[in-house]
Amino acid sequence: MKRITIKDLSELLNVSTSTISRALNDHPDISDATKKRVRDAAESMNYKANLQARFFRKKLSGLIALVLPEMNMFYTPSFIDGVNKALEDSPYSLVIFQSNNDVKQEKNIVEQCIQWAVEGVLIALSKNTTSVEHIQELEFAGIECLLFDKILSESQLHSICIDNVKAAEKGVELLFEHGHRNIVGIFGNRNLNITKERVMGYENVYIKHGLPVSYNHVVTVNEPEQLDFILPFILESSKVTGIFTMSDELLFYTLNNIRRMNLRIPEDMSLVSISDGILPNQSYPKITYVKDSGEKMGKSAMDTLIRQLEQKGASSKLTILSTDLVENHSVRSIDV
Amino acid sequence: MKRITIKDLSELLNVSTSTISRALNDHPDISDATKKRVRDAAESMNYKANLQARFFRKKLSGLIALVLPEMNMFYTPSFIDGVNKALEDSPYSLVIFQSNNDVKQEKNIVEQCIQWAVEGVLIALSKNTTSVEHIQELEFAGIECLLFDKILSESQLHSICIDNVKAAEKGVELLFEHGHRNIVGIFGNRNLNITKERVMGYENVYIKHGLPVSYNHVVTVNEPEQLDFILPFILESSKVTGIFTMSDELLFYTLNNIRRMNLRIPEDMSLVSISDGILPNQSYPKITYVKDSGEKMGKSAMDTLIRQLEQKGASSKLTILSTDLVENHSVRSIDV
DNA sequence: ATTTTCTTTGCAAACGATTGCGGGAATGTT
DNA sequence: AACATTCCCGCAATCGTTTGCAAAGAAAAT
Repeated sequence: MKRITIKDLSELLNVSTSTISRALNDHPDISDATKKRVRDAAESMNYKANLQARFFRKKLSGLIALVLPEMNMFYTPSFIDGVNKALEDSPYSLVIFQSNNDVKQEKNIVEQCIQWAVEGVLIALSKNTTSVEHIQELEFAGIECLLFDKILSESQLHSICIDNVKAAEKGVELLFEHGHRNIVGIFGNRNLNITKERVMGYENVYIKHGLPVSYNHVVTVNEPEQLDFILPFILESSKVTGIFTMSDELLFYTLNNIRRMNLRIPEDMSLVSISDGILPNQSYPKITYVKDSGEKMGKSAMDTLIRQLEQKGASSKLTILSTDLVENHSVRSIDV
Repeated sequence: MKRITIKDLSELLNVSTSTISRALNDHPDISDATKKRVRDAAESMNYKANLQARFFRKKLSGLIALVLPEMNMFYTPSFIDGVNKALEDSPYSLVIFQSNNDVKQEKNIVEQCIQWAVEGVLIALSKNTTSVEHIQELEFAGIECLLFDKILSESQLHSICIDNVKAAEKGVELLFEHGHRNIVGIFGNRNLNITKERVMGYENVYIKHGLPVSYNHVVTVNEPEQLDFILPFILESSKVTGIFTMSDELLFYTLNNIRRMNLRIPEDMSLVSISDGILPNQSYPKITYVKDSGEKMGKSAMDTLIRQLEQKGASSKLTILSTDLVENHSVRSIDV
């Protein structure tokens, strides 16, 4: 019931608490003989160090916070998986907060992070966050921050993301190579950097080929459910031969609408998406996609944050992850 | 840079640290006048309480651990969502650990929980966990535990789960009512309680109707990928008219196999699943399912754990959540 | 034999907050 | 005017661990 402390051990062995502490930490000042005595006693008494006390004394917390705006079924699980991998043999534990895309909650979380004296914060800003004062407050408190996914590029904060422009380019370019010219791009919330950049990638391909961008082919939705109303109209247009979706969630809704309208992939409609890969590989036929791996992102993000922690802010401000095209069977060739 | 402490405030205002502490905690011993002085000073100096020190002194940690065997795309996000909802206006923060279905890692996590002096642990045991010594070790350390999802019913530990038997019964019974008699049940790892109970539910329906259970209609797989090899044989059998899957993951793989074989739902094959509901509602046609809500489970679990914490273990050992049938369009009626 | 060096250990303060106890001043009661 | 209450506040210990410094004893060097 009562927890064994270093003091209990010291009384048992008739040595000071300092000796116990040093012995357990393998300090060179302590003789091998006493080290063994102490360790054996600790073992037999089932002593467990009190991390609270330890970290408190050391003015550390051993905590890294992960702040997410929401729990997304396609990205979050694999992302956390990656984060955990990076954390595996680190001395840090993971505290998770959820902002529900609410700026007020996000600020409240920042407050908690400061109070907890977390050592680092890995955060995807909420959709509605436009200013980064609260993040700077974190840095002012000596807490290392790293933004991912939803970053604000103008801000001078440490960030990590994939090369969104190139990722979109790769996907749309593939459709182009197969002869498609009427490609609908489906994107998320226009305010997000991630969206802007992927739209830019889409447009780049048209520009590169000297063709005009049809702006009614660029679809942006705030909520993916909106696709259930918009897509039927798009899919009815016989001109459109290919669709590019910028995320798994949008791909999910798009796929279901395609099925609802009894269209075949790729005969009636070609499809390419930026995706983690699970959904594309489990669909029939398998969907061609540009791999934006949640796990890779999670691992890289946590790895760089830990590196930041070890060499206080010495790392580069912006880390960009590359993506690869995974060709499956959702794109057909058409004559130009 | 340097953090403001209660001592800084006490020097600034020429009062003792005890007064500062009491003033900030609205202790009745302190006059309104000094309370105001202290609060104003704290505000202007941007003082933030050090939770580490506070909890350490109070012999508490303010931490609740969530231990998951893996990150599942269908269940985990909504579950964590629910957990966060329950945590929202509680004084606890959430620490997340992942056991990767490895007993050794699970024990290691338990160790960490003890060292951190977390106040409660919400845990889904790993697939390979058969003994609960390590959980008892937690309880012995005075930490409240609550098992969910993958529970061990024989153990005398606090647990929460849905009524698995009834949930399966509801699903299979619906197929029966619509005239189906050759129903294949698709289940997960046989060692898990959750599987055993759902299989039992499946069998109960046959028994109730005085029919024998065909054991080649009860399919159990350890990894859902195995379905890609097994399902083609099952789906070719013209006798089978209905499928019952016990989880979203299995439904996912089943759906894709049905599509691969160009079978129509429900004309060629009727389908019912236990599910959170996202996948069934986004498929075409919408799949009929027994709602096992991850969010509801997460919220209920964390709510009861917090209740346990407040009235030290006074709650009932086993909490069982009910489920509802959601009828969509994946079951056709056939003549008996 | 004296000094120096090295090895091994203990003393006590510190980290930041909380809290039981005691006491001085102000107020109230006869 | 003497006493009892009440109101505010400070002293000092405490939580469990780490760590700078001192020190005692043994070994080595002179």
